[in-house]
Amino acid sequence: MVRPPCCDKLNVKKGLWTEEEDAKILAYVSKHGTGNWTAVPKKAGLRRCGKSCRLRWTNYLRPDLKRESFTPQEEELIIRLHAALGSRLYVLGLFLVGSQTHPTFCLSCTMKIYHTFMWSIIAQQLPGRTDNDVKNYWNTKLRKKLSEMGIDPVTHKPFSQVLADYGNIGGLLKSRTRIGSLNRDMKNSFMIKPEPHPPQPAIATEGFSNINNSRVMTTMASPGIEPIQENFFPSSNINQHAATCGSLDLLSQLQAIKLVTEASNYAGYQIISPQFPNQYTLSLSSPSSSSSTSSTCSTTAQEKTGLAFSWRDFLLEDAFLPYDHHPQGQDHIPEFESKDIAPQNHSGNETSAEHIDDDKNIIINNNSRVLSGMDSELLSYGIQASSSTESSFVAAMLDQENEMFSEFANLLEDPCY
DNA sequence: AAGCTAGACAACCGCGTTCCG
DNA sequence: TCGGAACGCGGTTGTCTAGCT
Repeated sequence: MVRPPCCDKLNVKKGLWTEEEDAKILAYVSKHGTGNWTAVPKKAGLRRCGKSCRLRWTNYLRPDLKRESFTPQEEELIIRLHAALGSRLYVLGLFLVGSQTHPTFCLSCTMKIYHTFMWSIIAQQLPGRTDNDVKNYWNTKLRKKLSEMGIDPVTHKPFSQVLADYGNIGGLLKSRTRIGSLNRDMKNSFMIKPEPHPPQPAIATEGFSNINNSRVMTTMASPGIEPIQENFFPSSNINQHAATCGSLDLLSQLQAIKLVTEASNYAGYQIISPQFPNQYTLSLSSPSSSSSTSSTCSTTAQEKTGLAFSWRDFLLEDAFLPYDHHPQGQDHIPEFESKDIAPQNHSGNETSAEHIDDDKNIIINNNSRVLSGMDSELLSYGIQASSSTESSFVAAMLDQENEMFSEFANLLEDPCY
């Protein structure tokens, strides 16, 4: 890798920052503002790489950062969003991949797109927290905590269920996939807590006799643990990928990103179990949803745990339920208009800094990776913040998933590789 | 008291994307 | 259109500290 010019100097200092260095950064930023970080070391009189200066400012010196510990509410939000981004969005990705109407995305494209945004999306929902904060907190605390609860932090399913999944997968998986990573968490769990896992909701093991390819694939490729994932989804530039894949233009990428971000908001509205529709409904405290922040977390759960939520909340049962476990009459497939997904322009010429989707009045800034107006977008894709629609959305995705895996062999032989 | 270990978190690294001349 | 520079991200490593033996 070629180092940036500001980092070329041999005498660039590394390691922990001193108060004196911090003061120089603060003085510089207060005078000149942020930006052009490569020039900062020279102008501020620092022997640091500009990249390090930016990182120091972003992760530590910014005045709006919180220094105190994560609150239980923040913890809850992180887990919920991680669950949403890590599992539900995967299902959404499968919807895109599996869509017969919009064969725009290969599996790797979809995975890469949303995996790229996970920590930053979560951090955006936590004022005063950086993605680095959230990531560290997840890796050091929450991940272990979930494991100790007998919950796989990758799939947010009970380990018993994950193990059963793999047992049923049998010889289907010829790739190394994610099993090694999952085992790491399971091993931690079992070593720390050899006694039986706490009782799981009945739903946790329901429907297991009905393992199908979709479940196999879902488990295999859930995001969250990366090194193994790389085996399955080789790191590659999306554009390069698209060049060989021949199916992912810029607009489609943006639309996929948009969908992913919308879905994170969607998850904020509704992360519920159809099994306990009242017990597990929770509205998150995102600014856009503040008008409807009535938490309907189970009072039963609160009585038991003394917290405003239950760990059982973080099991993502419904996303993996067999299709026929969803309530009847909720099998409506979201109406993804072809114009929303299908490539509009295969020339790849859309290089403007902002893409304005006139149909949706949404501005996608392709530099900052910030997407706005998501909440209002939910309805436009048929993703509605109502429990009934939520279930139908998942059901629809699963339906598409099943369709896709009827062509499972084709997916495994992804032409992108 | 010394050595070891695990946890917390700061910082670095490599890579992908975008900007801009 | 191209290539270098800049930026931003997630993953990983390094450092410090508290607790334990």
